[in-house]
Amino acid sequence: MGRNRATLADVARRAGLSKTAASMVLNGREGTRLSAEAHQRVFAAAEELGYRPNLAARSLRTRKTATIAFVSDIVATTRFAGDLIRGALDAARERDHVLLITETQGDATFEQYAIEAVLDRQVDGVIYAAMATRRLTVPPAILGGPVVLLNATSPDGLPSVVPDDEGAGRSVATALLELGHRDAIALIGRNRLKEDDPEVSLAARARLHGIRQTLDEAEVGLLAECFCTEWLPEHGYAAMRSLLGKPKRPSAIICMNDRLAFGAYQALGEAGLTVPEDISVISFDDDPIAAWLRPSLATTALPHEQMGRRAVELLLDGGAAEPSLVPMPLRRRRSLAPPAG
Amino acid sequence: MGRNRATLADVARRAGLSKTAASMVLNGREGTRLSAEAHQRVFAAAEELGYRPNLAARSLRTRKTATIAFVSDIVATTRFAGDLIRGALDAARERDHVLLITETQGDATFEQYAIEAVLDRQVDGVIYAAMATRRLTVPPAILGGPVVLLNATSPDGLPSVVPDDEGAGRSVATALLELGHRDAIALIGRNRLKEDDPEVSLAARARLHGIRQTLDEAEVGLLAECFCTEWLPEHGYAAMRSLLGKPKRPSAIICMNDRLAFGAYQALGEAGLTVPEDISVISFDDDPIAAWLRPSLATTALPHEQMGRRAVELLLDGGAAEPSLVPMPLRRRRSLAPPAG
DNA sequence: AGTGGTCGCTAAACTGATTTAGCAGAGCAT
DNA sequence: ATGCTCTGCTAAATCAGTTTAGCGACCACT
Repeated sequence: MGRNRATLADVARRAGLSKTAASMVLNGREGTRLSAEAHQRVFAAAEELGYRPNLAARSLRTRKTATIAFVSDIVATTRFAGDLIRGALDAARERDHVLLITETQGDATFEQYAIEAVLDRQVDGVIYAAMATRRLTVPPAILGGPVVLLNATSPDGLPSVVPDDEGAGRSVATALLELGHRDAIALIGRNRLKEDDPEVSLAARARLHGIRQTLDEAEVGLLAECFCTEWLPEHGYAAMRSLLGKPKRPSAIICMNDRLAFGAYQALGEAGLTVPEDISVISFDDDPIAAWLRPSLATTALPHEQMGRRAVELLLDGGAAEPSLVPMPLRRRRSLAPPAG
Repeated sequence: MGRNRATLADVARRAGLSKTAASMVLNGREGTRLSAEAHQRVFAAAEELGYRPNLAARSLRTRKTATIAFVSDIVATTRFAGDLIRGALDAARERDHVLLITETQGDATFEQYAIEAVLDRQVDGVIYAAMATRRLTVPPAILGGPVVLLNATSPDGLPSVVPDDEGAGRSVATALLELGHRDAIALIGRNRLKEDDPEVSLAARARLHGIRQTLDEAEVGLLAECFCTEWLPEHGYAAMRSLLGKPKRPSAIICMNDRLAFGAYQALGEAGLTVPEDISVISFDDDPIAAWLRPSLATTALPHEQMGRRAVELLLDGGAAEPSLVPMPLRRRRSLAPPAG
């Protein structure tokens, strides 16, 4: 790769100056007393040779690589990973940095390997990302330098970036209250494991808390709460069917994520009910399917791109120690209407 | 990052030997005449100090970084990018390599920047990936070293990895023929732009060709072909409605991708028709929604993980010059049945 | 005439590895 | 005693940059 690249020595020679002079000019060092003419000659020589510094050589001396590691547990499983990475990539580019990406697959051996691999390459910092918002303990090896947790928090109080799931819970509940829904709101997606173990999920608890708090303030109670072992369409489908089997039909459904909502839609369709005329549906995540559903699904968006961006900013520009909460915007779509009758 | 790392000099000192000796021992060089005892001492010292070589320093000398660049047009837009990356990551790890990921967003300036950024970091090779299978011309800057095109081909005959869309077309058509569908198969998702411009898509043409070829061999013609300006659910929905408005109802539908199929499902549901009893549906991509639909959707899977893996293998291990076609496995699911009546 | 300061620039050290060239000592033959 | 080979190891060069320390020329001032 890059076989015949011109070196700084080549530039200096062509400019008739020393490497020192060339280096200083190209780095725009202040306080040097090199003549305007020397500047010209160096710039011209660099231009003519298409000179680009060898960053491996530079970083050997400066101990900076302009490279940051993005270590995540799982890259592919969820389609959100892409957005996280894209945001980070964007912010990194703006700061002339580049991302070294590795995946641990939740496996301790791989994690060890991944971390050594990036540290060996002298990265300037590490973004340690989780694909589901959760609490975790970071491997001690990366504590030797700057670290930012992305979509995760840690007991060590490291800088971290997480979505504001509680705020999203409030938005969702508020949206329904504003439409006039009161005593016939049902919730799909309760899950003890997710709610009680912060190492599994922080989102479930926060969303639930936001919803409850808002409803409580309005003195409204939930009509029903369905527990689901997972947050997949089939569970939403089953939950919705069980709700429809009960005497009082809900006027609105809150689903803990869009996949559950997708399943709920399927059950509603089979039952011959129309969204939103018969039942409103609202949920969380803003998965692409939310916009594809008929009618389109109102939801609160996980701001993954924002988060990835924020993580890089925190890492390189420094910033607040307390977890950085990124708001989850409400996407008002066609699945919402005032209660029937 | 990594402030107090032991250097080779530290190891040598502790072992009471020269840097040369330490280097040779640690690299397992053959033909050196260092004593068994010297080996022991070096290994012990390295172990005790937790020595890890500084790869920036090493690559300055060896011109190898054990790092490969993954340059893609768009990382986030499609959820397939993750799988491509994951496969590449996996294969890279097996070869002790690491991935530097950049995104061009289809913008020439960004692309220029991305390529310079990775070349400056002396990567050993470049994987140039496109998110939609298509033909493209690679920027000349990266031709100085090993390159593999991923999900793309180029006129220059560079090594490349693409899915076998034509084979997928044959699988899809064969699956329907085997079930007994003959003269009532309709196709949703014809698109001149995608079919005729290889720089937009190679998949559309290849899929269509595979389908036609198989049907022709069985002397079966398509009942109808619907053109769609895009391959999104809403277009599948519209196409399906138009098909249902015609006198002869199809017994099976082939959709050019799963999102179209999703839209088709919605139209079928509204029309009170059941899949697969009334109409079978089969498609391409194996998007996650395919498994979530009710009934689950038969489709041919884009083998993105395999492809990412293959690209790394081709880059590092060398291999065939002609495009490497990765098979698209057929996922037989509930949306298929023999024609009614 | 000597001293001090500024200007414009460079030699050489340094970063941490790999690699080439070669040295000291032992053993053996002549 | 000399020359030769083999063994076991090391000094120094090298990669391509950055950085420190300082040199010679010129000018001004006493």
